[in-house]
Amino acid sequence: MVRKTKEDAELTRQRIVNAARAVFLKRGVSKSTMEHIAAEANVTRGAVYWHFENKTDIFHAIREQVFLPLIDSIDDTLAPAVKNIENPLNQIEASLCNTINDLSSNLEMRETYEIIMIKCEYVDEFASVLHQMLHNCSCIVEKLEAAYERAQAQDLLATPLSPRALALDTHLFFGGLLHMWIKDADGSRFRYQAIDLIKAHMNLRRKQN
Amino acid sequence: MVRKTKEDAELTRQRIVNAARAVFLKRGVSKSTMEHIAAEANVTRGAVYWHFENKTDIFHAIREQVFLPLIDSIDDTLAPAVKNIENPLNQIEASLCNTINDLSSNLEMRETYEIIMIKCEYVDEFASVLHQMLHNCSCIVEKLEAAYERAQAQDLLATPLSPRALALDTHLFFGGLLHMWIKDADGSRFRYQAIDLIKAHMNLRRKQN
DNA sequence: TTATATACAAACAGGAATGTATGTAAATAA
DNA sequence: TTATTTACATACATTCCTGTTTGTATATAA
Repeated sequence: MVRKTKEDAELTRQRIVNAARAVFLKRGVSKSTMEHIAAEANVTRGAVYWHFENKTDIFHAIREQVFLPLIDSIDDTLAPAVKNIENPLNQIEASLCNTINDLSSNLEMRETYEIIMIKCEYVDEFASVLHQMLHNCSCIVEKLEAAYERAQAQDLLATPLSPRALALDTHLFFGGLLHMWIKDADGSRFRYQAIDLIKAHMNLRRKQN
Repeated sequence: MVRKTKEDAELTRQRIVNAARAVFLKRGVSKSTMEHIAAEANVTRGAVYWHFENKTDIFHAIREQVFLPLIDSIDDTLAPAVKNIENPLNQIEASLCNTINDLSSNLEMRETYEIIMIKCEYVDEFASVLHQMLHNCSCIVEKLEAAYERAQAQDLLATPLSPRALALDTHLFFGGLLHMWIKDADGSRFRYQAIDLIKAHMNLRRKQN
């Protein structure tokens, strides 16, 4: 049994990626071996080395499958509304809630996040991943800041704080929330109140009238 | 050269702990070997195995050296003031700022945090560390909630949000801040504005009068 | 139709890393 | 003073993982 069609090969590749996700999640990235991954995917290491250069390569494949769509999604929901001038605070709230809902409904995404946050050591070649993530953070903060600026212009804010300060506060809050959400795997502490926490966070800066 | 006095032995133990911190920081916990640590400490693996059962054991030693004092420090600053009824919001702000200042001035602490947050995979025996950390979080949230309750009783709050919601928001904010502070090692994004971010966060809930 | 490249499996070679077992000189107890 | 620990260093045995190489049946291109 060898030489599958291109479609078969692509399927094998996906099996390997999925297997790697499961293995990384269970054993952590460092302690996962090519053999573990191959076994989980029901292939030999030969197949794995055919599709990927090494473990890091697989890690990036897993990461990109989830992260690139996510960034897009955030960009979309936070983008300045063109036609209808939607409440920017609602936009921010919706964007944060969307991410949480995505995590809730998408197992792959949840597992990938867990790997990235608590099953991976950011040294050597993985250090660049950290930098990339920090860069993404900067972009998101900018989007948030722009949204808060629009909110300020529309006199929706209950605080004299600068849009930048608000954006950073929201970003740090959400970063913390994501970490807790992931770490709290059994859901006893944070998982089921995440949406409420986001709403409370946003209400804190909504002007009442 | 063998059989040192008890003081010498304790000194060796400390050298090993310090060496391990440096090695963990550089290579990540998983890829650090007993040989790496021994070499960094200028001893042989024999010495390391004499003082510690295994790598996990060393990890716990590093962790406890920094974490136990920290928990105490937070407990102290957040405790309800006995004699002088200090402004609880100031207490919270001071507690958060203290932690950041500790991190700034204490290299060991900073490195230990970095190891715990981004140089360690929480699987197998390390999973329990996560649970312990979550438990500590719960305790801190309770302390924060109590402080916000006092603030509410003194009519210091600018928001109708519950003390619990405020406590969680602050906790998640600070968790996010710590992560960013550590990840942003070159200090370009968060490190040098952390104190300002904390003040902004607290100002958001201070009643103006 | 033939040649070649593809998609793997299987075998090979090598270095590490772990834990343990053993050795030993000096500190300490008796 | 002698016996016994102590605080290591050294040597050993074993397991594991990696990357590469080789083999091969079959798509696919020409």
